[in-house]
Amino acid sequence: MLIRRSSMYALHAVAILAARPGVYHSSEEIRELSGIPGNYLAKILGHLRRAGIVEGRKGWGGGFRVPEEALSRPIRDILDVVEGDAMEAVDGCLFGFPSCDEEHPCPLHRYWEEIGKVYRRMLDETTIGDLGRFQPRQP
Amino acid sequence: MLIRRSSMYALHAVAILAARPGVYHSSEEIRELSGIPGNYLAKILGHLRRAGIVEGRKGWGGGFRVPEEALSRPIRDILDVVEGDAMEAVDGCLFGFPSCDEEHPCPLHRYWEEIGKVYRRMLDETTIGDLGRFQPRQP
DNA sequence: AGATCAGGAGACCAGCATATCCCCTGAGTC
DNA sequence: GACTCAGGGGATATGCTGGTCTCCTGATCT
Repeated sequence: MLIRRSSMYALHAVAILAARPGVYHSSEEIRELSGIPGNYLAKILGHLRRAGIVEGRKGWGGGFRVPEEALSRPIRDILDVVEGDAMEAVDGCLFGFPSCDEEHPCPLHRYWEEIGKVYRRMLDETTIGDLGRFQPRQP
Repeated sequence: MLIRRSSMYALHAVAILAARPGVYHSSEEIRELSGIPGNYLAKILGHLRRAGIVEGRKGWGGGFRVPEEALSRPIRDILDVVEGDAMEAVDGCLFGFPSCDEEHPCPLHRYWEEIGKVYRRMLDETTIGDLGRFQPRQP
């Protein structure tokens, strides 16, 4: 898989929050909608909070929310939180050849380069707001 | 990473063998050319051998080789050995939404689909012979 | 036949990602 | 102020992947 399972979780959780920006959702609520294991989800949300992507509030009526201002951020920001650097998943030669470049491409270079481009576009063109607009609302 | 490190190793090792089809190379020789940890390499070559991609021979003058007939096989065969099913790395929704399809695409669906297509083409269009034609012969 | 070379096969180990548990803290309600 | 709700944070399992080690088997050379 190109991204970690944790990243899938992070994207999914933020998608749920972004469907109602500014509204607090308990992690329990997110767990029910997403099926992500509860305690692990809490940990991921904690990372997202420290990165400023979501906000947390304790106590009655609390939970997590994504503030309006965050809606325009690209989802690359989400992946960077979990993966460290999202793009490193896709750079470098598939063989590990240090000498592989445009002038001396390995047999997979063109394909891999193309995959990297689409991947980068996916991360940069898609915003958190876009995630919120899609709601499977799984029954 | 889209593929495992083991798959990188497998591709690299086969590339070295395919540069001189039919000729036996000791795993020690491959280790020197590739930098893959020796014992682990031996294990991977064993898997490739059981899958019929390379041939092994014991004793003096022995080693591994890729037979002429194997040169036309797609590299998908190599990845399938290590990954189980190479394409499963790239199918399914990035969110894990079971409901995500052409009619109800998630926000990343188009990108991910495109990546899958290029990936599939890479595996099917590239042959073991192609790998052999590229030799970095790192100094 | 005996030495040596090189693969074959299995147990074993380490690090990381995933997942779980428990206790603490702060914000509300009554 | 007492109670409860929900996040915060750290310690602790678990499983997989990558990597190491050891011993065995078969082929060739002398």
